[in-house]
Amino acid sequence: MGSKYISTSVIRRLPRYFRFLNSLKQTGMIRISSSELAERMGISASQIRQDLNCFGGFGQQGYGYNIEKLQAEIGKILGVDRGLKTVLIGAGNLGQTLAQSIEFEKRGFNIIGIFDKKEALFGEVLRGLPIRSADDLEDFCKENHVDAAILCIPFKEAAANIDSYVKTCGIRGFWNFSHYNINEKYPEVAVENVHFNDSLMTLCYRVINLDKKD
Amino acid sequence: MGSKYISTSVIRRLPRYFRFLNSLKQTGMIRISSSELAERMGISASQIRQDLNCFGGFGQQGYGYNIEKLQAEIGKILGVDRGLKTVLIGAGNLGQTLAQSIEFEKRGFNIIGIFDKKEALFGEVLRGLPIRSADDLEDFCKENHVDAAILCIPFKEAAANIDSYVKTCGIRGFWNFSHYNINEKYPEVAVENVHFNDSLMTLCYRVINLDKKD
DNA sequence: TAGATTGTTAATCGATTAACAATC
DNA sequence: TAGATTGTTAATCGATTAACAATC
Repeated sequence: MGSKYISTSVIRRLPRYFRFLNSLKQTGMIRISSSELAERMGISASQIRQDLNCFGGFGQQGYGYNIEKLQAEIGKILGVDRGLKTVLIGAGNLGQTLAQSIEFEKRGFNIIGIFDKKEALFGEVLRGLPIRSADDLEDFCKENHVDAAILCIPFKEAAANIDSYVKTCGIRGFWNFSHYNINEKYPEVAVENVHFNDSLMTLCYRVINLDKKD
Repeated sequence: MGSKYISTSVIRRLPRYFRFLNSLKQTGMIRISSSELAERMGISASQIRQDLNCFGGFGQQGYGYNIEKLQAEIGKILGVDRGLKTVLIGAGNLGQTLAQSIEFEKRGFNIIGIFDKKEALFGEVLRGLPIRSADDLEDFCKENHVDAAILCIPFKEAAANIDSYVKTCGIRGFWNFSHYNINEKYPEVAVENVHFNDSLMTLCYRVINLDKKD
């Protein structure tokens, strides 16, 4: 099953469909056509049908798509109920904020351990979990199968520990806030980089070039 | 000046060039060829030369590019020293974390005001600035020209106040963490959306489909 | 059945890569 | 001058859009 290669462009649109379908569902709507969904999302109906047909025929000719069913299908494709076993590495400002404000369970992740190297934090409870010493991470990963990590540590920390994370801990997915380029050394793991700085600079460019928009 | 339209793909790569050139500069290197930079960044030399030539000829045949000069040029294009006057709207968990951990001045932004609607926060100092009442935002924007806003508020708050931000306050750029789709109603302003959930779901998909990577 | 809308193939558009003449 | 590498044009590739036959 599921052997066809799907382009990054398509995959990146899936969460957006998921989000729109969710809000439509909440309004009580039952069905929607690709053209109406396209209208609402500001994209083309062709694109929607092409995207969905990468994964199968979820619609019905003459009718459209059942909103609830379609959302469920996309959720299944994305794996939102997989509960991937995940550790948070780095419980500083950002790590704490993410731990507290994101509904990981609804996005396919299950946080099972939180680690930091700062002694003062050990034992503090976040999201119902105690902050542990980063020194215990390898042991923890040997005892618990860990799928993914949220990396809220500085560049240098990431660079120094990536071998341990990938090779010793066996972690295969990284939500990476560290700016360290993990895929350069380990192209085989899944990495989702979040570059706040890049995002900000892009915004700056756009603001100062608003005149040439569209 | 600067009238040519530049595609989003190109713009999004500029901060990355900026970042790489910065680290090269710090190693003491003086010059680099497009092919060596390409090698290091994992992209093609053609792409680098194409991208740079959207903005002008920054290199020299037979020599390559001067690292410091090129970085300065890209910084100028991105506007990293523009110091856009910016307000932070929403000083909860996320807002506070961003305020404390991001070097806005180095990315073209200058935070001049912080606002929240939660009374308990008023007067608290963040980044050397007092948290003010969201009720005072409009007045503040009339007294101070404000270019951009960092929106760390919930969807509903954003939906309820966007008219004020754009029309009354005259804000033209948004670093948007609210999930509210600003461009749908105001296509004329610059928006950089940060969707943590989408990013997470993409990662989940990738982890569970690692077998079909590459 | 007639109308609507999908699934899918073909056409277009844009972005990336390759090639090479210009030139330092 | 010869060698290297850019700037830029042409070729390729992939993604988006358009079209339409299939079918509910």
